[in-house]
Amino acid sequence: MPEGHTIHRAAREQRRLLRGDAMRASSPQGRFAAGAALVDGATLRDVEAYGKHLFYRFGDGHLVHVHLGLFGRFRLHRAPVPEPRGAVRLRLVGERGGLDLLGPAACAVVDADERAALLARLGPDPLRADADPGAFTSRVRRSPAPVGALLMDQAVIAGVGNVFRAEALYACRIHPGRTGRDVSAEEADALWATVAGMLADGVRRGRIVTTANGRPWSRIPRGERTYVYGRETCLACGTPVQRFDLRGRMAYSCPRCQPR
DNA sequence: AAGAATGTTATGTA
DNA sequence: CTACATAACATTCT
Repeated sequence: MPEGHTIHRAAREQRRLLRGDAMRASSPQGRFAAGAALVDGATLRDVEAYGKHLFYRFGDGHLVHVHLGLFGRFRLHRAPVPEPRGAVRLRLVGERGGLDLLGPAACAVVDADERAALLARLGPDPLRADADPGAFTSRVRRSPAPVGALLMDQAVIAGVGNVFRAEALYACRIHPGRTGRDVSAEEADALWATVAGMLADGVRRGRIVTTANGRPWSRIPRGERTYVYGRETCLACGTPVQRFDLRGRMAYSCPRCQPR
């Protein structure tokens, strides 16, 4: 579930919930790291998203860092909010409803310095107005690493995961194994714009569909929502999709649409 | 019911 | 020092 768009969408929904509804925190499992007691019952003031990271600011001054990792998800409830089911690490409840955070890789109270250190490690996030595309382009073009690895490197660009890596490179006709150095400035710019568009689309839809062309995603059969990601053959041309391990994650590409 | 899956980080090795 | 591989950790679904 978690790529950058998921995080921004969650932040947006949660901000919307916040409006006119005081959300109070609790940690049903009592596994809420060191600051549990301090945050329990605190009122949520704001939710910030950066790349795949979320920061919750509470009225009592506490800041909670959340990272969904591979398995983390949010469950939204309308009031009355049911008993917690599963490993609920953080629960936020208001008058109209609430939400549970399950299985996150990180859910901990942090201070301003820790937040700053976390953000300092991240590259520009295309979903943020303050993002600098030039930083991405120059970093890519200086690197001898495969562009497929660079796209997943959160220090190079924040928010891209395995699906967007595969689909953005496909859309730009760039083979994931090409080195950053080998990517032209035009290609790098196009890659940024493509990722930005795909992430924004993901926020709007709440899912990743790179083949929709404006059609409702629900009318697109499962397995036809990406061109190469998770597929045996390229959706566009039918050529068998190449799969290979890139820095421990499976990369996908069409040898015909994305020649070396 | 084993295994895969939209991640990150720490650590070991070349 | 850097790059890369590996393991560990989180949970749900098929």
